[in-house]
Amino acid sequence: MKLKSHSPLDPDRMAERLKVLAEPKRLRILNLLMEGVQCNCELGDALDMAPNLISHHLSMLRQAGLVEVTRDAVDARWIYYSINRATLQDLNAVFGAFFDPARIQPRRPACGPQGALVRVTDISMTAT
Amino acid sequence: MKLKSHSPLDPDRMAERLKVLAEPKRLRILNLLMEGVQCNCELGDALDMAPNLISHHLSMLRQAGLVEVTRDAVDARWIYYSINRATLQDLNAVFGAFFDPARIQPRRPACGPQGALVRVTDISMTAT
DNA sequence: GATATACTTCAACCGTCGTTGAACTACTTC
DNA sequence: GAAGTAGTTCAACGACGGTTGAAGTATATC
Repeated sequence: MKLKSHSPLDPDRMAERLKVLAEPKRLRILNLLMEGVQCNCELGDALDMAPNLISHHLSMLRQAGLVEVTRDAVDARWIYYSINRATLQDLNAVFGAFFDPARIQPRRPACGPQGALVRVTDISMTAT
Repeated sequence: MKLKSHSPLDPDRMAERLKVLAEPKRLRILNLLMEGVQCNCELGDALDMAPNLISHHLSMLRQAGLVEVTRDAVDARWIYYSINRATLQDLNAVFGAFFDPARIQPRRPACGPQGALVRVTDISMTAT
């Protein structure tokens, strides 16, 4: 039994992680945070998005552990966001392991005539 | 202007790529294909999914360039699927570049009092 | 040609999720 | 304490996409 169900390489967990990232505006926010931008208002200006929408996406990134929250000690109304480097490293490692080309095994069919193969360019059956 | 809109690291393109992967059953299919399984029927048996559903997910993976199609030369009813190693390598490289922890820049706020920071554990304002 | 097989395409259903505007909370300043 | 600011939460809308069953296509066998 290849410990699979609770491994970080489990497809369900992997998909869960990827769903958070598979969103253009969240990626833009991550991009800006990596560049050092940090408050909600500046993110909103840079991305032309409403503050509540920024807030929503940030909360998802926070739930995923990708983003951390910090308050300003001088004026606590300001909240700063930053990338969680450890989570990012972990994500990178897990992704690299899952989609590692070295994992690709040679063809091992268990059904069909298993004869020679013919490359198909168009699946929609061009042959008339 | 940092060539951004058409770079492989463009958030929109990145999200597009990730959307295809952010799906548990597609990841399971990819997993099996990497292990060498190749025909629709065996995928269906292994994943307990209807053939048309397998077909649908495979077509998305194919559109993303991740999966290639091959017909059996002996009995052309059988269609075999395999991972496109080049696309997988490219994906891995692009992902690694986008989510590279080394990209994280130091804090560079353009608004707020920019005072000292206080770590916040719970955003829901625990202070009463 | 008729039947069977392997797979795809189509149409429809339905839950999920990004988006929006309004209300709410936390904090500071006057 | 009243007003203002930074940000969050709530409720509702609407579109995208995974799922399903039925119909369709390509190929092989009888």
